Amino acid sequence: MSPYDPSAFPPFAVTVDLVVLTVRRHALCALVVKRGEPPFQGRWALPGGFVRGDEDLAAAAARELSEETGLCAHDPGHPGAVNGAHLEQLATYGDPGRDPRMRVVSVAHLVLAPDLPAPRAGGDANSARWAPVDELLAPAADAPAALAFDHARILADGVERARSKIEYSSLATAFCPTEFTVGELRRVYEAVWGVALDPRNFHRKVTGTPGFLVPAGGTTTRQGGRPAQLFRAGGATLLNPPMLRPEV
Amino acid sequence: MSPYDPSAFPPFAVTVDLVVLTVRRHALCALVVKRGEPPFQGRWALPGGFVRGDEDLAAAAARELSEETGLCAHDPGHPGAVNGAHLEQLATYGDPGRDPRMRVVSVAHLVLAPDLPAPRAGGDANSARWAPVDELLAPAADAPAALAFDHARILADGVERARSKIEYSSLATAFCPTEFTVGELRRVYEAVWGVALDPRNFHRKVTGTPGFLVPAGGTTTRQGGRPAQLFRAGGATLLNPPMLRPEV
DNA sequence: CTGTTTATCGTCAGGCAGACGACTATGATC
DNA sequence: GATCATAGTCGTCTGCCTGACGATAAACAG
Repeated sequence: MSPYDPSAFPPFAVTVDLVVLTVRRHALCALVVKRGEPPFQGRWALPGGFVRGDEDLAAAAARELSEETGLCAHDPGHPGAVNGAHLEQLATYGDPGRDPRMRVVSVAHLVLAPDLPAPRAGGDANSARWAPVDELLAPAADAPAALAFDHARILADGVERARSKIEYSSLATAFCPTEFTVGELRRVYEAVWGVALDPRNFHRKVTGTPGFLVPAGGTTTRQGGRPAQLFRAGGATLLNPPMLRPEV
Repeated sequence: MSPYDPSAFPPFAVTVDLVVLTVRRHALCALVVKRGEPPFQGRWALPGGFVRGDEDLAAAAARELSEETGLCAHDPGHPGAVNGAHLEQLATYGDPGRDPRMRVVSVAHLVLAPDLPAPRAGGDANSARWAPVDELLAPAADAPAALAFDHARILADGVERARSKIEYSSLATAFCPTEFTVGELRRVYEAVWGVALDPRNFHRKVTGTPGFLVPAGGTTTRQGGRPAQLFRAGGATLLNPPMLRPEV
């Protein structure tokens, strides 16, 4: 099959790793699985796995996500799937030696999902859990053992991508269920950015940005207090003007 | 060496492809090389090549860049190199069948370079040239044969990345020589965005953004007209507030 | 009924961007 | 040398957006 001279290039293993983020109890959390085999046995790691021989990278990421969480990924490029999380390619990590066993190039993907029931452990993982990213990325010290491989760096890149992307896109709604209130959306921004936002200015801003939110017709009192209007994500994907992240 | 079961994963070839952009004669141009061998023999393609067995992805991209252009890439993560172009990872393309010969995963990189002398053909390329991206991406029709493989898509992604990134970062200076005028920087924005900008408002904006530009001390009359003050890129990498791309 | 919580509407001042006038300093042309 | 064309630089003005609040509304807990 291969007119290439096989000796002309070295063989690589290609994997996908997933940075799956959600907002739970006012904190940004990432999905991590406990490794069941060496290296890094017993340590937490990002979910992931090998890309199959006939499989697209995005398809491999969606498959791994489904195996780990049951989530149906929703690639913006293929707007077929509904009720799913947002999935996009993040970056590729191919440092020689990032896996002590052999040369592995990992294509990391970023998934933004609404709050889910407890994750189910799947595949080759002993167990899985949602962990606050602040803990996972805490500067060593008393931190509960850093992530395996270079996954701390991958997670940090994914978190940074999410933080910047909710500024100028409507992606924050990917953290919310289908119908949500302005307050719930504000708590997403607060959790992802780690800041407090003025509820009045936030309300004015998001309801005034065309295409960001469309009224869903009902109200809810999930959070206590005065009932809030329910919204759905509007068609707009890019916000103009963008949301402004407060300084420092 | 490999505790992995070799049959547990399929072997991949990993390459880097380069989207090298520059601004020439008021037009955004990309570096393309003519393929000397099948498939797509004689067609234009993005420069690139195999990643070596002991080589980091960014190092492979920098090596290919150097081989094709003699440029010294300047990865922001490794601010050692001077006088070099900006290099960053763009995205990874791994569709099965994107290369008819075998399974190839290509990690595309984006390079922003100042206007250069004619490129030198290197390595396995018969010739190389700067081509306006508008021509390369023109919707088929009378276009001079689209790029090989999925390189049109990669190029489009790279152009889009560049267009959005000069909004909120100081990356536009990577298209300029070490010392440049406000007018030259404005022409970069105009070429990349394909719009006309008001010289007065642009001047006020860039000179008023702290850390964007630092005076270099001289003046020049390269462009005719009144001599213009020379500037150097300031230390700032993120622009706050960002440059605003005009609507439509 | 009162206090607490959350949602929503208004007001006001400061800052920034777009539109554009005016002036300056070169080279080119007559 | 006068005039013109070209490019750069400084100002002004107006409208919009944002941040910092005050105020009111609608639920629940005691």
